[in-house]
Amino acid sequence: MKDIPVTDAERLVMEALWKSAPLTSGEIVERVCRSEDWSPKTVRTLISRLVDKGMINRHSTEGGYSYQPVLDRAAFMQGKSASFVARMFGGRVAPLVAAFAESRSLSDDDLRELRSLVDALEKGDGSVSDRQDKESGDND
Amino acid sequence: MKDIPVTDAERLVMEALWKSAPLTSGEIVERVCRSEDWSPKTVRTLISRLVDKGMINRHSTEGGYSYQPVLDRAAFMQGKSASFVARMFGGRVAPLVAAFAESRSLSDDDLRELRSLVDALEKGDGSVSDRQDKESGDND
DNA sequence: CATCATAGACTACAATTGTAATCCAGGCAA
DNA sequence: TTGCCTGGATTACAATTGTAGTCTATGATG
Repeated sequence: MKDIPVTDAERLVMEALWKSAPLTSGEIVERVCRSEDWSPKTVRTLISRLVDKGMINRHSTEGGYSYQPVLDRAAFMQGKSASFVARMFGGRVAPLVAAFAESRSLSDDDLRELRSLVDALEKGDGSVSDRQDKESGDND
Repeated sequence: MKDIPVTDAERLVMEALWKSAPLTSGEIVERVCRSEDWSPKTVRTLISRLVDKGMINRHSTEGGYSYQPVLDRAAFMQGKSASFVARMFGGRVAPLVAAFAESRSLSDDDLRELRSLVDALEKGDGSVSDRQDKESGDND
């Protein structure tokens, strides 16, 4: 279980690629800069750091490189969450949910969603879906 | 939501103080170095950074300073969790739990615990008690 | 053709973090 | 007394991160 070495800023590049991939660097810049007030240079730096870290792949196409994420968003979130929960709560989610509840950050909607999640899990008790790819890492 | 500016290494000092406070720096060093292979110097550095950050208080006593945490452990965990969930999941816990479930990191025990948590929460009980997390020794 | 904007490679640079070491004052063992 | 150990203050230093900038080759444009 190695950690996912993607920082917060880099994650925004990943988000762009999760919405649509592959993209050229220009397209990534365009998309990311819609929401972040960054220089295109900054986005390019993030892209190349992600390539270095092996978190996105690059392939040559006519007129430049195209990039696409190595992990899908679900796997990424799983990895990040697992490592956070491991560090902070010894690997168990329930205490985190409890903490949320105590701080009244749990809306009725959340609660309903949690309930149906738990219901589903108790039934199927295996996987609610079909992923596997596990990895971890984070900060915070 | 204010960020809690405590790093992973610093958190281990907090853990010592959550177990018993106030403590002198010597006592903190002694406790922290039981589990971490750090130089006493390192622990002292962490202590003083925590003081600078306002995360622990220092008061003079005969024979030196004593330290104690500003936030209790529950508040700390809430803050850290809230900011993590905000960044990664737009503030909603359910997706995190779902991610956990999908990665099969959710044991039967966890599920049972979640179930009773949800039950309790649905009873309208604003505060659920469920304390027993763990202190992670090493960083992943 | 001359120029100019762009992509990609490399470089920059401060703040934060992990992990100490140095320097100094005071108390304690020899 | 003298010299060591401890605690606190200050300093160190590399890696990571956020946020760019420079240099260069190249294709688009006037």
